[in-house]
Amino acid sequence: MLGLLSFGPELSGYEIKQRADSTLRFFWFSPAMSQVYAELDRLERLGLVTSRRIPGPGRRRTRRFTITEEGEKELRRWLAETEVEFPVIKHSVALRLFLGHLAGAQATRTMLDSYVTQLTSRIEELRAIREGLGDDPHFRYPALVAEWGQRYYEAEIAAVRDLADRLDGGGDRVAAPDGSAGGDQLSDE
Amino acid sequence: MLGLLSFGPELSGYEIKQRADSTLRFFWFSPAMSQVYAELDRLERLGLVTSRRIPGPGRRRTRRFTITEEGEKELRRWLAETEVEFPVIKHSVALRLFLGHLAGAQATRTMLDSYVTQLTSRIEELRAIREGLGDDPHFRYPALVAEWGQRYYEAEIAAVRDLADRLDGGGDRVAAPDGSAGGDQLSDE
DNA sequence: TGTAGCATGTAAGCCGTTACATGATTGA
DNA sequence: TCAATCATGTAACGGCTTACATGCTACA
Repeated sequence: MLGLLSFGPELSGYEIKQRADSTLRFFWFSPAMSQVYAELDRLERLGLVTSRRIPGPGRRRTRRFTITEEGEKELRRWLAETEVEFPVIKHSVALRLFLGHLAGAQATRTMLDSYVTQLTSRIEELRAIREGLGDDPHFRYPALVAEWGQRYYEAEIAAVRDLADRLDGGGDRVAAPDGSAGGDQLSDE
Repeated sequence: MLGLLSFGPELSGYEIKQRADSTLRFFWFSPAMSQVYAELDRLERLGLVTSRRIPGPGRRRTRRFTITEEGEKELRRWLAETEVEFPVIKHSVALRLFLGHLAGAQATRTMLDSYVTQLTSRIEELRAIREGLGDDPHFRYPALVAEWGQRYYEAEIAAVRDLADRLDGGGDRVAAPDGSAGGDQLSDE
C-alpha cells in the first residue's frame, strides 16, 4: 500500500483497492477492502501516511491518503536493506499434476488444457494494462512488470503444452489396437 | 497432507514435514511442524487418516499415519469437482521492480542479479530431486512436476536477464561522456 | 559428552479473510 | 426507480506462524 501511494497522487481507500486489483494482484495479493482501511489507519498511526477529509459532490465525504516523507523513507529502507525473498507460489495446477496418480492422465490433461485457457486470458489482461500505461516514464517500472508478466505466462503456456503432450505419449495408458480409446488405469474415468 | 499420504507408505508427522519440505514447498507451501500435528489430529477426527503408535528402538514412540479410503475418496473428489484455481504468486522481485522508481535502476539491476543467483540454485535443487525420483512409475507425476519446475525457472532466468539488459539500455541514466559512470536519478546511489 | 537429528506437542498471536452494516451519487 | 459504483467501516473467525516445552537416539 505504501508502494501504491509512492507513485504520487493522493488516493482514497477505495482507489487503493482498485489499483491493487489492477496491478499488485498479478504479483502480490490484493488486500480485502476491510484490510485496506484497517491498514491505512495503522499506517497513519505510525506516521507513514497522512489523510485529509475531502468533501465530495453533495454530502459525500472521502478520506484521501498521501505517503509521508517518513513513509517513503521507510519504504526505501525496506527495499535497500531487506534480502530479496524468493517468490512464494501457491500453484494449484502443479499440485494437481503432482497428484496425477489419483485423477488419472486423462483428467490431468483436461485440467492442463483449462489452465492454458486461463493463462491466455491472463496474458490479455496484462496486455491491456501494459497498453494503458503508455510511454509515461513515470510508469516505466510498472510497464516493465507488465511486460515481464506477459512473457512469464507465455513461457508457462509453452511448458504446460509440452507437459500435456508428454502425458499423451506417456506410458500410463493401456495399449489399445486403434489409437483412440486407450483407457486409464483409474476405474472412474 | 492427504496428497503426501496418498503415495502409500505410512508416515510420521515428522516425515510428512520432510516430504513437504522436499516437494510441496516448490509449488505450494510447507506447513510448520506444529501445523502438521494439529492438522493430522483434525484429519483423524474427520476420519480421513488413521494413526497407530509404533514403538521405535528403545523407549521411543512414533505415531504413523495412513490415509483412509474415505480420505482418498475425498481427495479424488476435490481433484475432480473443484475448479482449477489460478496460481497465486507472492513475487517480491516483481514488487521491487514495480517500485524501481524508489530504489533506482542501479539497485534494481543488482537485485535482479541476486535473484538470478537464487534461481540458479533453485534449479539445482530441483535437478537433484528429479534425479532422486528416478524412473519409478510410482513417482511419474512428481517427476513431471520437478521437470516442469526446472524449465519454469530457466525461463524465469532468461526473462530476468532480459529485464536487466533493458534496465541498462533504458533512459533512466544521466548521460555520461565515458560509458562507465552514468549516475542514477537517485541521490543515495 | 555434547550436538544433530528424530519426534511430538501447546500457547499466543499475526495477518488476512468473509460476512455484515451503512449510506451517498450517477446514470440507464 | 433501481442498479451499479463510490465510499467507509466493524465483527467474527480461519489458517498459519513463531516461540516455547519436552525428551529420546545416534554418532562424532
